[in-house]
Amino acid sequence: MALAKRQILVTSALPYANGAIHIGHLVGYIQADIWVRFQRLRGHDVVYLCGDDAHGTPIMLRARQEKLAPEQFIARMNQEHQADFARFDIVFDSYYSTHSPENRVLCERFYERLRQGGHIAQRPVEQFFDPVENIFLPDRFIKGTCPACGAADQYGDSCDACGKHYAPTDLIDPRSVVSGATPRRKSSPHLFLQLEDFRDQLGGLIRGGMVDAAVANKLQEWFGDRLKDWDISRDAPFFGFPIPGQTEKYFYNWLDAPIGYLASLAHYLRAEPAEAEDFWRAPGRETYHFIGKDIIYFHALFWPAMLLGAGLPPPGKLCVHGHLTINGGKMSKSRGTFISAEQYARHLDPQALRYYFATRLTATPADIDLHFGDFIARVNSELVGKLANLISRAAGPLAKLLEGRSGAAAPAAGAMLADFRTAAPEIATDYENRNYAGVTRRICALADMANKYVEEQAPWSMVKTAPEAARSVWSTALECGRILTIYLKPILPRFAEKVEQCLGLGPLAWADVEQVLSPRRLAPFEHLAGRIEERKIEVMVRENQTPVAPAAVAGPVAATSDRPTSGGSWRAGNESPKSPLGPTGAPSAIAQAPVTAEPLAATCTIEQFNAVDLRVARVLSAEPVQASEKLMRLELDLGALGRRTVLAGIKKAYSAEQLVGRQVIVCANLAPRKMKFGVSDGMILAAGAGGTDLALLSVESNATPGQRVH
RNA sequence: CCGAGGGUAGCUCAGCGGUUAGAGCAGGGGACUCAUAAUCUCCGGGUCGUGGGUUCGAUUCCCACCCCUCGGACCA
Repeated sequence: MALAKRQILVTSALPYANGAIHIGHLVGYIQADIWVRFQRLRGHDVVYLCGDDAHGTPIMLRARQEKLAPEQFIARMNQEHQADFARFDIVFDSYYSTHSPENRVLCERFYERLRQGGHIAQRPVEQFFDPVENIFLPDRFIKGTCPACGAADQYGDSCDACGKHYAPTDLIDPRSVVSGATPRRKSSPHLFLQLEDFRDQLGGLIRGGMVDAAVANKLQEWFGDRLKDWDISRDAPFFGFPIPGQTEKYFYNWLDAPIGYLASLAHYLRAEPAEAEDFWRAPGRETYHFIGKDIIYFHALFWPAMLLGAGLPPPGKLCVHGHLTINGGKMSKSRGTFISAEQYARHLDPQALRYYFATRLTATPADIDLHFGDFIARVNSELVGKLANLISRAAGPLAKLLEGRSGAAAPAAGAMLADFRTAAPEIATDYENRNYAGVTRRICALADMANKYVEEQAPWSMVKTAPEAARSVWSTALECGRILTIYLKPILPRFAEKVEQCLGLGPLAWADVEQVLSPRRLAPFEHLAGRIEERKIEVMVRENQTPVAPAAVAGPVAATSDRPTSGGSWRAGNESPKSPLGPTGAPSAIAQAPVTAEPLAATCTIEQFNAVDLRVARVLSAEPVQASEKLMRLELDLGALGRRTVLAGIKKAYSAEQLVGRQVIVCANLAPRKMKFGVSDGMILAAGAGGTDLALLSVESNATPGQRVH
């Protein structure tokens, strides 16, 4: 084939070096790895780069917590990340780090050119400063009282109680999460990249195919207004690179992260950073960034602006993938579905995950679901039952019954083999467009044909009287298997390796589809892919199920605690409890397990208990709060105590009709709470995880509104 | 509330202006035994969210509505 050889540069997003790789991360890496392997199989030149995003305050603090120097900490994370990727056959040409000499030089070069181009502005920023730790605090490291509704213990960016957004400087009674000290407001000059300078160019890129339509659409959200300046500086102490010409200033790690792609390239080339830039801008070079939808902003706006400002070509294409859900829900620690790469690999076959992700991946940024029941079904029936079995049922009998020699394919099977070969361009197009779901569908359809062929020929019968005819049937099946192996090779490199070995072939390339498998002696056949046992998933999930933190008290449905708790049990309540295997999975022990095993709270005295004044109340009226997804506005009759308005997070579990007239238990002496939709004066009690899983407390009909509960 | 994406068989998903709407799994009946209890075959099963419209013709295009998911921040 006379395909022009493409020069392709592929990157995967740099994982942040403060945590382990989990199977959600793997979606994007497996997607990119498959694409890279496909391009190489076609004979193109690909350089595949990645590395750790190793800078920033969270890493600095985390290292300190572990009593390590940041450099030691990130070195360890780097090792762990590389080991995790290797387990899943994700192979980079260079896995580097943003904390590298090359990256420092590159950041300085970028910055200098941006500055000289007049794209950097300087102005003061007032932020909170922790006087004990002597650090400026990111918004998430500050808590305080919401200036809008008075809710306590809210983060520095927005209030979970009323939803109001504000600056951390607006908080009442702010505290540092790091030291607990009261932060001071402190002004400091910051450096900004003026994104608006690049508006026209960025708009052109977005409309010009750098991203797919769905992503371009999403970008309009930000692009509609004027583009805001981007603060690229952070104050000392900060784990990162100092900004030249400034004192006590560091590059924000989202500036050095994408530049890290070039640093990783320099590392791969074992060359000076300038040479990496030359490589990047070489004519005909195609660059592809594989990223998750959560970091579109950086890669579609900041990064191209940085490149343009530094005189380098913008990225060719951003390949955006969605996030992973498990059994239709978010990964959840309490449900045991927050699974690390290492944990998965310890219990299950990585190539099964590669295959399953492939069956679900398309070019859209839609989330993909790892549905355990479907996962088992797809892998066992398609990967094992159809694909591996096809080769096994051909190689096995040839070895056992026919001296381990394959022969020529059956002439009568010519039409089928032609179908196998003519599928190549369509499969290649699907690969090229990242439509791996299409790839696996086509491959399975071909495998069905081959299995059907073998079935109809029944070589096991003819082997008794016409062994050469049987040999040609099995050899035909083997040829089918060989071609399918080529098609599958980007997804299943180990599978392909074993087939190559059995057939005594060198590494198969895409062009080998057109070759013919000549008669040969077969090497011993190796098991290609194992079935997934449901039990192993159960064990993995159970091992992974951590007890819910005591903080995650989901019991009382309080107007004042209408927010997800740290343990995640509240969110878990948004779905009815179901088997980890999902509806199509067989019932399992876990399905019956309680949603959470909530630890007993600390012992309290009778005095402490008496401090809580619980009363019987009758619901006079109930009205769902329109603009809220959870809140219901209740008018309560507390007898002699009069009427109360309570906002309760029970909208998903109860309708207004179900509530009116009903008697409930209310905490009557709870401090009134101002919320976005009014003041809530008390809280009603219920059991359950939250969301739709709620059971209101009620009393026998002989209780009277206003009576105290003792 | 605003924006985006989606609602297609019991489940997970393809398809998309045009012949009787598909796949895998699940369910039911057969066949076969070479193969990792795999494979093959037949059957059942969908008013393609609801209501309008455009059209010779709509699941596929347009409008409205309902439901689900995700985003909406100076984190960037």
